[in-house]
Amino acid sequence: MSDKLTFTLHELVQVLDMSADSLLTAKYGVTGSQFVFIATLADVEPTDVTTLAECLGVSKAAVSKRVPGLVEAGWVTTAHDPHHGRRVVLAVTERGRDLVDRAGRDLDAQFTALFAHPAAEGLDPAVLNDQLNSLISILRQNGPLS
Amino acid sequence: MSDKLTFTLHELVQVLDMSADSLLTAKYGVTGSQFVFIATLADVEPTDVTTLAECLGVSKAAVSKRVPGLVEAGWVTTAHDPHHGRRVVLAVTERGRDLVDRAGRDLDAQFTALFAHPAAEGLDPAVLNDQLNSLISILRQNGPLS
DNA sequence: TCGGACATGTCAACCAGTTAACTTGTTGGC
DNA sequence: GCCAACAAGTTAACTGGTTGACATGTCCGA
Repeated sequence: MSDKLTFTLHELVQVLDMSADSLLTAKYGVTGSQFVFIATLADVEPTDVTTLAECLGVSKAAVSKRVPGLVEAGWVTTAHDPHHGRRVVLAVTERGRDLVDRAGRDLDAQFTALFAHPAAEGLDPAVLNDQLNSLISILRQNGPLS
Repeated sequence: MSDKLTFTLHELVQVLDMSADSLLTAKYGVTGSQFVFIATLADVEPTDVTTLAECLGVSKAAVSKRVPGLVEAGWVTTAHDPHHGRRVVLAVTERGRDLVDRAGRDLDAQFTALFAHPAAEGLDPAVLNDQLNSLISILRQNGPLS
């Protein structure tokens, strides 16, 4: 229960991630970061390593290294682009799409349930989202260093 | 500009961290994570590896591995507890305390300046902090998995 | 058409975290 | 007083991220 907003923000995302991670691990057999990878890919498939890396906000190398494991586990497929020798086309398997669908709904329900709690009285997720987005855009327009 | 609150939260802390990191690197010659380490230690010194690890929310091993580099860089000192052969007592150097003081004030000023921006109209950091702390406590009392 | 610039993916080396196993020191019950 | 249990720190093996160097493929302009 810090009084520093920056600390509170870090703490909240940590608790949020832990809670999502334990739900995903227990009920769906994937880690949180695997789920983010698969769900993000599902949103933009078919695509290549470079584009997915941008969507995930990580480097190409990071994506490149994680792909073999996810293919192995049956969540993702790779293919060669016939029109481009180097391009690797990534897609989600049927099982992966099903995971994203079911687990995504589950997470969403858990999350919106938070705001039904009496202690969240007067808290509107949409309003909060707008406020945080405002802060983000202020920070962004200030440049990396104001 | 996502409409998913969870995504927005992750985005905000990422932008926040980037901005703090570039300020710290440019003006003080430390990375963000080094600053967090030193500032946290400054808050509880003198202490040992185990306690600092708890304060930072990481494992003892993580702290143990980072200490030599910070000692080398002149931010931290180590000593042996005369009353306990294994215990390593960690403290911040004078230069470290000065860093925490000056950079801490700088970061704080930058952060509170955010809320002076016209786009942050009606946004009160204290209120926001309370709201986020409410969400944290709801999540915590729901247990790791509800 | 062909050569340079750019795009794409991978690799190596590194950093910072994890857990599990281990060494070493302290302490308390018998 | 001794031994078992515990506490403290380090190490090794792993994970997943980074940057920089590299090989290879595409494409455009002279």
